[in-house]
Amino acid sequence: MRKPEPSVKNNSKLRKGLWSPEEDDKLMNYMLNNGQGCWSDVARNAGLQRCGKSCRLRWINYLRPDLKRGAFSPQEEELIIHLHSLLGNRWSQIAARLPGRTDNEIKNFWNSTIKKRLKNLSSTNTSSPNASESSISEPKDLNMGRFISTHDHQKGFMPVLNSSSLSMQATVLTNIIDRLPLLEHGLNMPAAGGFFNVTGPCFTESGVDNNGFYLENGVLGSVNIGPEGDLLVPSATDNPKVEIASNRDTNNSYFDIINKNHRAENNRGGVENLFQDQELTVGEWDLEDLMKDVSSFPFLDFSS
DNA sequence: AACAGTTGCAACCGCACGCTG
DNA sequence: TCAGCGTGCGGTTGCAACTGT
Repeated sequence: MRKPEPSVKNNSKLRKGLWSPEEDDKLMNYMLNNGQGCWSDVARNAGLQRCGKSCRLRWINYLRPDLKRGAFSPQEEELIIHLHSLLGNRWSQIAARLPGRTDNEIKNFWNSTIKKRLKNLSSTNTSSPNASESSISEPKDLNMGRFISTHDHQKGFMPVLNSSSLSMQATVLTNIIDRLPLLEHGLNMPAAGGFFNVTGPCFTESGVDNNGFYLENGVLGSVNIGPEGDLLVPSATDNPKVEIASNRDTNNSYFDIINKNHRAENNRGGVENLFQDQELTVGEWDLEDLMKDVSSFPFLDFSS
């Protein structure tokens, strides 16, 4: 690896480049004794000639005691691939579901290893009639697990809900994401603890009136399935669970958006005009592939 | 052994967002 | 309302280590 660089930024005494063992010791000792505070204070008080940002990065990506070092296990790898198919390049969201792994680590792993593998795989698959059987897929290239998303991806995402499989797709997403541990926020487990049963091509509830539903901005909501398999999405204000679980802004509740648009869809028929005023990018969700894919996870048990 | 090409990953950069005064 | 600051995120860069010729 690179040797620590003694470089000093022009007009500044702040060091850049690799961290020396001494700097690591200083930061580690300070963090263990004082805990996390204002990062610029950390840099100053720990006697480091680094900017706070650099200290934060070093701590989060390297020094944190709970970090898992070493290669990714096949299970982690598979989980990353599937989370990426659901979340895209939201590395922090993916990292939040992988204990001891950082977003930077996962991002590097993806860009260096998985991306390459996917590329090789897709090039070999083009000549194979069973290309879709691969457990590895990338939404961008292979058309799987795509979502409606806002252009500003910080604002969130929703699964694409077409008119015929609106509730099914939302249900599948709920099942998938709810069963992945969300380490950062701890909001992933549905309060009611219930999941849908899978009975053939449709989904029914298992005696539970709602299920946790994740949004990318950390909001936990719920979905109900109506008597005809239609999706009934309460607004955040109607649903105390949303309010309890939310630790971020819910002003632009997607449940409200879905409700509104679902109603609009019923009135107009078709989904072409949905989300129009949200500047959304519309994709499709290959449900069959997704179901086939997620079934390979032992912890994604759809039968309960 | 020497060199060139490739890989893996630590760290930087720029941007966006939230908070505060 | 706005500017300043701190923080977090995703994209990118740079280089040591590795591999192939």
